[in-house]
Amino acid sequence: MGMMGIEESGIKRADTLIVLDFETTGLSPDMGDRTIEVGAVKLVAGDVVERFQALMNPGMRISGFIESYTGISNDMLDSAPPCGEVMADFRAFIGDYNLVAHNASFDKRFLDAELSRISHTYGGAFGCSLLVSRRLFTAAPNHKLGTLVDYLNIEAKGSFHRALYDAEMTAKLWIGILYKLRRSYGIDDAPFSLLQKIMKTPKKSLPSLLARYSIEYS
DNA sequence: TGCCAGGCCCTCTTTAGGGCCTT
Repeated sequence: MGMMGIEESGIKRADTLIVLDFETTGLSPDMGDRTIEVGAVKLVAGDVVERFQALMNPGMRISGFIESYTGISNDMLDSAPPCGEVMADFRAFIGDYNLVAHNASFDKRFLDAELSRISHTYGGAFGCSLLVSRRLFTAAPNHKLGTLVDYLNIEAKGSFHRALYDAEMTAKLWIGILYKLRRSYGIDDAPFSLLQKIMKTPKKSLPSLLARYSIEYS
């Protein structure tokens, strides 16, 4: 999207989505790791219309690595509400909208684990900006969130590795993906279902998939 | 006590190994 902001990208009919990000005590909920912060934005027609951010107390001390990685300290979590309380509110926020995250398998595992602890479920499906970016931005130096934000010249003022900021950046990346589909393939306001297909399509088969959609949807 | 992930994707592949992403 060059120096263009998402407001000028012209995306108007995109699906309503929740773009989310978790900070956690580690990499694996199966190994006992918990969420310590959640951030999310609601995208309607490509615009952020609502935000959600909360720290939560995981009931354990976080490591020095996580403190320095996120900037979230044990002191900050001491006064935060417990995970279950925050996650119940977050469940209400996400409704049954479809969800997007960068490396969604990671955030999905934590969302599922935390909601399972409070006997909640959700109805949305996940889209992954990492899997799509690997297919569409093959010339990027790598596909870390920060690198892609820089690669697309997305305005970045804030701290990566905080949940709401990363969710905001992922939302801008998602809009950048929609813009790329329009600019390079003539696909206007690609539906979420197409992004899901792109996620799962082998790189080799992508040109024919996009060519077909270009004819059908534009 | 201390162990410490999982899924995708490429390739010197499929009877496997290793890098990339996420914290």
